[in-house]
Amino acid sequence: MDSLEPVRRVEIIDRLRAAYPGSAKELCALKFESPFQLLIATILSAQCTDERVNAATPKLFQEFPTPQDMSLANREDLESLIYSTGFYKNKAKNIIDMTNVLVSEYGGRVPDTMEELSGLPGVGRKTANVVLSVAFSKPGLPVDTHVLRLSLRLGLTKEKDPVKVERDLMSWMPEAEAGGFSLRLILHGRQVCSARKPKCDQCVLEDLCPSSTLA
DNA sequence: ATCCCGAGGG
DNA sequence: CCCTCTGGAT
Repeated sequence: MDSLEPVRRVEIIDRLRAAYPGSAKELCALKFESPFQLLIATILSAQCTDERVNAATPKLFQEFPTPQDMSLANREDLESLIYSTGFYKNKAKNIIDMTNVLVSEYGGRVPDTMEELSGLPGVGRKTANVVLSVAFSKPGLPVDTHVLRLSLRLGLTKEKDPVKVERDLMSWMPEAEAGGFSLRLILHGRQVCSARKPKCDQCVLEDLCPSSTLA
């Protein structure tokens, strides 16, 4: 391990914050007005763009404002409301099962710990970390496909398992930075460091990146 | 064809 | 570790 590596990490964090300023809540592209709405929106975001989730959720939350309402939803009605987000059968079943647990185990409230959140039906570690960091401003580093790809390209990890990547990054990440760092990597991954053709000539991290395609 | 802020089951 | 679930944009 290079003795300058900690300096490089801090520089990466700082440059991303300068390029994509704002809090985790402000950087989150999903529209929500409560932890419950963010939880549902994040479940719907699996293999689906945020814009399509945002197109579906207003009507969904209007029909079913509370966990109680959603737990009692007719399955077909729910499926038709979330159809365009894909995986609609799984998602509808998970949402009904999950909201039933919210009502029966948590008094209709969304819990705010990793253990409780990731124990909910259809809520994995990535979704739990989104809710923790964005809705509750707690330490949490969601590792999605972008965070995984950029972390590998930047040489911040050698792991390919999202859980191991999260552990790698959190071993040195300031806890207050984790959520924002994840959102910024996602934005940077979409706009600059894309999967197919990364725009290294437009990248603010170019001189810090071992995968740069530039001279 | 490939990708999008995944999770559960085998 | 692998597979499956899925529509929509590019």
